[in-house]
Amino acid sequence: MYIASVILDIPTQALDTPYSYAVPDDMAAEVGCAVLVTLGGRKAVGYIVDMEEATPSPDEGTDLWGNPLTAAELRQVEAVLSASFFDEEGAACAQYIADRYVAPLASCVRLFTPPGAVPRVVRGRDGRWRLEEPKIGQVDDRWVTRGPAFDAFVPRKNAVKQQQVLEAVAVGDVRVAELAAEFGAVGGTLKALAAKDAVVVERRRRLRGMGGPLPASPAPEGAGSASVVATAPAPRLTAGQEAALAAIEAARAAACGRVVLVDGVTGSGKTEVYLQAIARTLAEGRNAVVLVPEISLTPQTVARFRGRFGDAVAVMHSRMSAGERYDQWDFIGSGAARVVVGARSALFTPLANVGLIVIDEEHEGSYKQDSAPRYQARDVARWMMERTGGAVVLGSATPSIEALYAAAKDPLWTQVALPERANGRPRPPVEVVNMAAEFASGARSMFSGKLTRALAAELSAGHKAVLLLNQRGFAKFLLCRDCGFVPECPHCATSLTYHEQGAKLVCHHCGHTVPAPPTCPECGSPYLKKFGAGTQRVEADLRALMNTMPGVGSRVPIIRMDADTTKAKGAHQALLEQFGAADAAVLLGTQMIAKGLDFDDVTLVGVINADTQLHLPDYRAGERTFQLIEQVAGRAGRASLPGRVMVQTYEADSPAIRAAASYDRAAFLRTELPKRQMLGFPPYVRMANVLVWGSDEHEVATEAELLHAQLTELVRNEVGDARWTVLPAVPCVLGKLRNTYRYHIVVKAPADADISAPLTRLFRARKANGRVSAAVDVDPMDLL
DNA sequence: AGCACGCCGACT
DNA sequence: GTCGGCGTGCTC
Repeated sequence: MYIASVILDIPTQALDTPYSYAVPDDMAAEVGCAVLVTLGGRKAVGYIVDMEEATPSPDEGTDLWGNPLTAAELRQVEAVLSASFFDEEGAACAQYIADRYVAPLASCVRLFTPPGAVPRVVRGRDGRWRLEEPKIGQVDDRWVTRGPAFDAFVPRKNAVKQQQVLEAVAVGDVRVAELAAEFGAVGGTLKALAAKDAVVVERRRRLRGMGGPLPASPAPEGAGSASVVATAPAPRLTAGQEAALAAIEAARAAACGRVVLVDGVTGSGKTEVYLQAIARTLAEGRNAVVLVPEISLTPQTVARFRGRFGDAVAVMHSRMSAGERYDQWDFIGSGAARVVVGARSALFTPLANVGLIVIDEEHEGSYKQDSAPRYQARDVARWMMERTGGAVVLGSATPSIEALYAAAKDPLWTQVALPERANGRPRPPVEVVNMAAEFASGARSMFSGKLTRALAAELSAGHKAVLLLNQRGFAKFLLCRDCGFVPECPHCATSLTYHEQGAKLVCHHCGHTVPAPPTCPECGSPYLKKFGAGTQRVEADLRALMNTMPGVGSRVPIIRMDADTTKAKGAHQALLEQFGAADAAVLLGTQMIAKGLDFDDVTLVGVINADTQLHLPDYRAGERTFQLIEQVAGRAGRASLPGRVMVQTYEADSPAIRAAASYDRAAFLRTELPKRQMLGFPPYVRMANVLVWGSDEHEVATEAELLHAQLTELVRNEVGDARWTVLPAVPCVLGKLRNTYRYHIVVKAPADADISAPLTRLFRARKANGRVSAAVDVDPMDLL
């Protein structure tokens, strides 16, 4: 008899310790299986995280009086609902994430299950508990292949359909559905052909998400198989790339979770380094995971890895359908996949024996999950590689300050630089255009004289330009010049953005839309001015400006790329293709154009207003601005043509902008690091952001005050370290979002402190408040 | 999260 | 005297 430790799939702090159930001897249960159990008077789904043989003196749980329960007294697992999704190591990882990020253990275990594949317990209309079958499952196709008598078989002269089918099968295996689409009903034909052994009809599992059918042969079993076919030869490496690869090899050889930070300028060939490091990992029989930010997970990215590792590459990200993810999950679980490329969730697939985790664009915010469990993929990857004796590679052209700091201080970290672009070209010069001076000299356009002249010169020469603007819509907001009224979102306490298209006011947080009022709703004044420029407005002005340029005119397209024009599926791709195909063109867009796009003939990159990030009330504002300029500058002059970069700003003296313009990261760090140290921000302290939210502002404020008092007492009495601080409970900068009021309390601890354990204790003991929710964000990306 | 057990007000 | 309000507390 075995005893299973089960985590119930009920994400509450109060229920997230394992419960013990007896496993009947004839039941095939193992760690990682979803099971059906009874809890109190109801049924629940849970996941087995541990299995132990029942012993005479078990410590698997205690009864009402504190006595250990024996196997005979335990309730039994009622049914096994799935195959195993994870092993003991996965269970340990879930526990680590729950502890470190003060998250419900059930939500951490769920990371390891493909969404939609696990049955749920629901109560039926008769009030009884019922198991709801998963909506997602495998899909089979019927395939037609040559039979043993294929070559010998000659159809009768008038058997047209048989002839057609045989011709199709002669080319290669085909799906019955395809034949039916082409030739109409083929059921009878196939039956006749199969009866004569001319063809064989068989069911084959469809693997969604592979971008093409898999080979018919069953996937080879186990790691180290010969399934990795190098379909594209590896190019020769530069000296810098060789050095980076050597550092990764050393980290892999140490097999203790070492981290290599590859600090490579845009176009320095980081991906080739990853590819070769992965190839060596695979050659040793170990497997690899590659994480990329959600937005750069394009078909091209995947093609790059498939081109090198063929069908051994699995893909996993949130934009895939549940069915595709389910199939990729099984494909990985079968052992046939050797490399998983995906967004942060790709850490939790059943890929065995991982020896290398590559995290590209390491500084990206999307590696931190913004709902529970709020984990940071970089840190989870490091924990995993420490446990399994692998290595982590972090790549970025603009490493995060945390990574740079760790690389400098932590002996387990190595930093390697790839300062040279692979094409040998210098990075484009960055020119800072002081918009305050432009304004003082009477210019009112959002395009400075310098940027206008540069645009005219490059476009008339048949080159391309990229312009970055951080504000979508037409104008940032409306303001009444008589009474100062600014229309705000009724649900979010932020100003509404004016959209020229349809003359609407739109909330960029919740999507709330109202027609723009013709006059001030407060005082009736007709003088409602549109303040600040969004992408729509800039597009209109730019169009007018370009139409007057000699040699440019209206035939040069402007491609606008923002959240509004990329809403439709595939729109992102279509716009980029349009830009790539044009001779001269301008790509005008928000943030999303700053990374990843590679066009050889872009010779001018302009940042319309570099200040928008700088004034965000967040401690990372300077770092973000510096990174944005460095990233966007990398888009210019990648091929034979030299590039140039123009940054328009009202704060030409800001250290972040000056340092970025001279590519001088050291200078930026010299001003930024002392500031962080003095004000008590990472990497000098660790932070936890305790969020409190609910629909009633007064209740939220009261609960936040209560939590603040409890946190203060916790720090004083239980931690007893004067270096810890609990900041007062205050409304968040985004104080109201989607009709929810938000308060927060920031807790700061020394950089080496375990900030989670005391918070976990408090949150486990805290009794749930039905109307006000609270959650902890450990190592938050921002404090908004 | 759900459901029991439990201790005080209005009903047959 | 019973039915039932939903306030704490437990669930392997």
